[in-house]
Amino acid sequence: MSAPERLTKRDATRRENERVILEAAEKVFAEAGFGGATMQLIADMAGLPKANLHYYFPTKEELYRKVVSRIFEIWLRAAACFDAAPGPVEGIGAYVEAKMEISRRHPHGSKVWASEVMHGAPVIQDYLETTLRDWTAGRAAVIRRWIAEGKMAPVDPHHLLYMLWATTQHYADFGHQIETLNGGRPLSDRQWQAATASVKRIILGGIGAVATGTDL
Amino acid sequence: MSAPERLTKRDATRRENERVILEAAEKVFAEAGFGGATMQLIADMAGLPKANLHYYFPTKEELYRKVVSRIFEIWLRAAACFDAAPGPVEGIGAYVEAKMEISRRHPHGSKVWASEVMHGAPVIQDYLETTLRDWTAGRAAVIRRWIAEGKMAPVDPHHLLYMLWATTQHYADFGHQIETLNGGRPLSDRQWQAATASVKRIILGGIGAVATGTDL
DNA sequence: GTCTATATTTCGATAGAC
DNA sequence: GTCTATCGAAATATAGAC
Repeated sequence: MSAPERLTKRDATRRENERVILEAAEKVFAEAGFGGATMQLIADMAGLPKANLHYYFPTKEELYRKVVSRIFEIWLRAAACFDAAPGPVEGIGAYVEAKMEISRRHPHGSKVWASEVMHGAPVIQDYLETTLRDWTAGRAAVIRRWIAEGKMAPVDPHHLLYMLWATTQHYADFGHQIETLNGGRPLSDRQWQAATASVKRIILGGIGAVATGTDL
Repeated sequence: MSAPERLTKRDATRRENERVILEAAEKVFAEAGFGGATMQLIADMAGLPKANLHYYFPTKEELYRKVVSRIFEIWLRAAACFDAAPGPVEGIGAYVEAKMEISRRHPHGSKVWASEVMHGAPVIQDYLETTLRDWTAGRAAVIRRWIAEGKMAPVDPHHLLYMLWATTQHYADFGHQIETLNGGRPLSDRQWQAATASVKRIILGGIGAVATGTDL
């Protein structure tokens, strides 16, 4: 009887420790970069001895890879709304809203991803060449269909996707710069709404998106 | 007679060495981040012994600061076209073209800047609070004037500027991702032109820019 | 599973001959 | 000005007691 209980308890401890470590690692990797981050810093932020990190994640690289893949999963899930939508106003509009919300809730993860890609994606190159490439091709097909149906202007799907990624992630990756230009204060709820509305308005207007049922 | 000559020659050597070191440093800092970059790597790429780097740039931080400020100066110069323009079609159009050209010619510098800002701008915070803040306020005033003159839709100037920075710099900072999605090949001349045209078209269209004399 | 102490490597920086 | 050799600090990772 005690065996399964102890196993369960052990598993719960493991999961909780892994969660705490991953959260601390995400923050430290985002603030210092992979090279600037130290296991000691992450351990301190997680409130654990440094040796315990190596117990759960044998190397710094493995811990890092786990952090990078988490934000990627979150972004992929945010694209569900894209496919089900009847047209660009709903699909791209919802996608912008989802990505802006993620930039607000997970700024650290976004920065870690950006840093990883900027350094040539040494750890997640396989993701780029498989999952991301397939995902992009699928979304480009949807955009081409909308164009063919006359629901938006004939823009290059890839450049439109890059613009969507760039504008939404900018609010996370360059959050410090934006905060500085905002008088040193983080964007308020209203300002986040205004940012989201601006991005939606300019992009949807720029691609000549035509509402299918309701308006913008 | 020999004194001024030797001084001139010495100065020329110094300038050339500084140039070689800065170029190597820009590349290494972009590819590895500040923490991941090592003086040894930079020295190897510059073809000089490590000790010589410390002769020209006493510390790693000073060398890094010089690299970051260089891309900043380049971006500031690119904005000259913005002010002289009669309206958004010419001004913002020329600005996008200039920024895209810089993303193509100086991808390393753009990445170093992005990395610096993502890590909280520990080295160039003073630039953000003085030069960049003033520059942004000035450009926002121009945009508000164009709006008042009915030359474009009433969009938030700051969010428009963020979008301009995000989209243009994305082609440098996320160049590796774009290249991967392009079948592993760098963008061709034609593709860079298409990217620039896409960005111009969507943004100018999205803000309802009205041509003043010539058309788009 | 946890934590202290430490082995091993590597980096930034410098001394000192040339 | 240049370069070899090296110091001292700090990092990753592990050994081993508990």
